[in-house]
Amino acid sequence: MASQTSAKTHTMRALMALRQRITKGELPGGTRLFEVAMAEDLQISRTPVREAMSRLAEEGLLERAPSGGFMVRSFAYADVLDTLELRGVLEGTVARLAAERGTSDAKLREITEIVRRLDGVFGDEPTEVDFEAYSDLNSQFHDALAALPGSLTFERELARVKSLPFASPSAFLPNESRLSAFRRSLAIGQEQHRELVAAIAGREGARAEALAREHALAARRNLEYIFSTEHSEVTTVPGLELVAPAEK
Amino acid sequence: MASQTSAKTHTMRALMALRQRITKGELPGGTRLFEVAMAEDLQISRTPVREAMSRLAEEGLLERAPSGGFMVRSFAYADVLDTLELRGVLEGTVARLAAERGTSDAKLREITEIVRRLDGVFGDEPTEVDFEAYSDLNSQFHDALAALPGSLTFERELARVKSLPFASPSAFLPNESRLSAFRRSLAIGQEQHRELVAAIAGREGARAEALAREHALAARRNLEYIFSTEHSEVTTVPGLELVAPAEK
DNA sequence: CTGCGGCTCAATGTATACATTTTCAGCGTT
DNA sequence: AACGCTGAAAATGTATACATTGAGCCGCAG
Repeated sequence: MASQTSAKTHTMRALMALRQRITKGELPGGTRLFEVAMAEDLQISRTPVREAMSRLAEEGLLERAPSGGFMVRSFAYADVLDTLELRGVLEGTVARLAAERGTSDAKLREITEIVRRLDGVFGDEPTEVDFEAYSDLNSQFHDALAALPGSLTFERELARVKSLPFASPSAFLPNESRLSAFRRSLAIGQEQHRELVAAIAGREGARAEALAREHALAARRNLEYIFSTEHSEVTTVPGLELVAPAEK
Repeated sequence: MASQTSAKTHTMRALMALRQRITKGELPGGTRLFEVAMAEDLQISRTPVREAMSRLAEEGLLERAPSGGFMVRSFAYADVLDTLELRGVLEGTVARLAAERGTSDAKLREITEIVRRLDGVFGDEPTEVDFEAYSDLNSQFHDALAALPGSLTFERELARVKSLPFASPSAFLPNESRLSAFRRSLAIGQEQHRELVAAIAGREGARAEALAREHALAARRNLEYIFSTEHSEVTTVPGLELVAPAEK
C-alpha cells in the first residue's frame, strides 16, 4: 500500500497519520474529529482511532470537547510565542537547578562533548556549515541540558513542551537555502551553548538561568522575522503550518 | 449501592474511583494496573476503564508502560519538591508576564477583590481564622493569578500542575487543629498576595516574578517541616499519602 | 547443571454490535 | 421574528468476542 507508514499496531499508524495531518495544517484548529469518519478513512475500527486521539490529547495537539470527542487544538501566533517563552522558562530553570544543586561529572562531560562536536560543524569557509549535523547536535544539547539537574519532573515537562513541533529546539534553525545569511546566528547560538555550560559548571545559577532564557529567545526572534518579513517562509519551518493564519 | 460516587458515565466513575485510590496511596508507585482486574473490581467493562486510565495519564497520575498498559506513577520526596518548584516558576512567570504585558482592569479588580476578602477571614481574636474560607479564597487567588496575563498556554500548564493533589495551592495550608500556631504563616502569605498584586499593577515584572516564586516556596517549607518533624501529620495533607515513604 | 526452544496463559489490541447522549433541523407557538 | 419543543440522525459510551503479542514456565538436549 502506498501510504503504509509502517508501525506495529493500528493505533500507532493512526497516531502518526493524524499527527502528520494536524502538524501539516490540513486540519484547522477547532476542527472536530469524528471517530467514525477517521476510522473509515484509515480503514480501521473506532477503537484504535480513539486510542490514538487520546494520546494526541496528551501531546497537546488535540483537546477533549466538553461533550465528548476531540477537536484540533488551535494555535494562534500568540500561543506560539507563549510556548517558546515557556520552553525558555523551563530551560532556564533546569540550568539554574543544575548550577545550584550540582550535576554529575559524567553529565557535564557529555554536554561539553556535544558543544565540542558542535564546533566541528563550522567549516573553514564562511559558507561551510553542516546544517543537518548542527540541527541534530543542537537537539542533543537541549536534551542533555534538560537531564542535567537529574529531575525527572522537569525533564518530563520539557519533553512535553518540545514535542510540539514548533517548540522543538531545532524548529527555527535557518533552512539550508539561506544558510550563509544565518551562519552568524548559528555561531551566536553556539557561543551561548558554551557560556551556558560554563555558568552551570561554575555554579552560577542566576547567570545560567538568564543565559538559557536568552538562548530560547532566539527562536522568538526568528518567528517574528518570518511572520513579519518572510511570511512565505512559513512552510519551511516544521509544524508552523498549523498556526492559525488569520490571527497573525 | 454503597460506593456510588455518582457520575454520569462509567468512565467518570472509574476515573474518580481510580484517582481516589491513587491519591490515598492504596496503589503504591510502580503498580501495574490491569484492565481486566480493574474492570471486574468496578463491575464495568474494559472500555471505560481504559478510557479512565488514559485520562489519568494526561493528569500525570499514571504513566504508560513501554509494553502497553499503565502503571501508577511514583512520586518520591524529591519529585514533590520539584513539582512545587515548578509551580513556583510557572506562577512567577505569569506574574511577570502580567506585569510586562499588562492586564485588563477587570481582572485586576477581580484579584484585588479576592485579596480584600482574604483579609476578612482574620477575626479580631488571634485564634479566629475561618480556615475553610481562607483555603477556598486562596485557591481562587491562584486561579485568578494564572489568568492575569491572558495566556491560555500558561493557564493550561498551571492547571495541569495544580491538578496533582500535593501541588494544589491549598495543599499545605495548616489544618484546623494547629491553626493558631500557623496564624502568622497565613498572615505572611496574605501579605505576599497583596505585594504581588501591587507589583503587577505597578508593572514591576522582576519583582512580581520573585514574589510569586517566594510565595510558592512556603509550601516547600511546610513540606520539609512535616517530613522532618511531624511525619505523623502526613495523612492530614491531601494527596501526600501517595509519596513513596521509604525514600524520605 | 545450563541453555535453548517452544508451549501456554495472560494481557493488551481490535472489531463490532448495541446503548445512550448530543445535536440540530423542523415546526409550532407566542 | 424569536423562542422552545420534539424527534430523528449522528456521534460517543459501553460491552464483549476474538486476535495478537509477549513473558514466563517447563522440559529436553547438550
